[in-house]
Amino acid sequence: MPELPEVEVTRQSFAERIRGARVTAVRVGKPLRWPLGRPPESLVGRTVGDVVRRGKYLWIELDRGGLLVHLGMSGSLAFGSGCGAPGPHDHFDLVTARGTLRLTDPRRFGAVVWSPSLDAGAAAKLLAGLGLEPFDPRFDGAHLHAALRRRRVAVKTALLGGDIVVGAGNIYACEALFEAGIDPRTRSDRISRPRAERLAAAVRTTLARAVELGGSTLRNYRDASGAAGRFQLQARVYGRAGQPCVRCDGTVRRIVQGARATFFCPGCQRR
DNA sequence: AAGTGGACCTGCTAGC
DNA sequence: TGCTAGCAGGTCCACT
Repeated sequence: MPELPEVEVTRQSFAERIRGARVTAVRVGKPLRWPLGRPPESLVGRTVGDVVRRGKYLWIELDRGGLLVHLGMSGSLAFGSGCGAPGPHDHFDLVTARGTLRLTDPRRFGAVVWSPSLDAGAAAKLLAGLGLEPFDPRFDGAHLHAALRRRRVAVKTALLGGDIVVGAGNIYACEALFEAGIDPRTRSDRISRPRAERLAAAVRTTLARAVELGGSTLRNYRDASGAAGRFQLQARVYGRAGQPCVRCDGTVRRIVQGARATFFCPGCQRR
């Protein structure tokens, strides 16, 4: 589920509320994608600081070290005082004096990993190799063009890779390519500079718009206050195979690229 | 080295 | 109604 917008909206929905809270207990459920790791001292008694996002990861800073959280495909966080007994898909609770932060993740592709800092240990290892943030001023048409020129994979696959720019997953990669009018099958190294400019802009505006709309809720995504996203209601191509294109008189098509579904309009997205 | 395909795990839906 | 195959928002790893 969670691409950059869902992770960012989740962050915004609890960062202010949890800041300054003292950890009173930690509960770990079923194993997740990566082991939690063992902090040198218990997390109990530490104070929560800022919550920051890097790509699709959240870093929950504690007064010493912190927790790196990933929501995988089906994860969501909830923060509040009304959390009852953990259900079968609730795999991590950070209990604080102000409420419990709970990770729910049916498929368990998500993770909570302890790290001494964002720039060292487990976190640094997981974040190594991530591309630029889409809202970083350094991510522009020139940067995207230069990076794409070094690849021969389809441009959609290159966007999903996350080593050029982070945050666009399957939904938003499809949507951004539609906005830019680029066929997702186009080889990366055939994307001209002007088209790279358009694509970089489309990635930024698509992700920004999704954040404004609270992300996409396809199945079970909720922010940490329980609110669903609304972007999926305005998706132009994602999940719309067989339906009319919103821009031309063509029909949205579904193909498979790298074992992932791709949605696009052959009429207005060109190679 | 870059590109490709499989693995991880569970739940839901469409189709028979 | 009940079963099954197929599909799902991500990422790592092994292999070519």
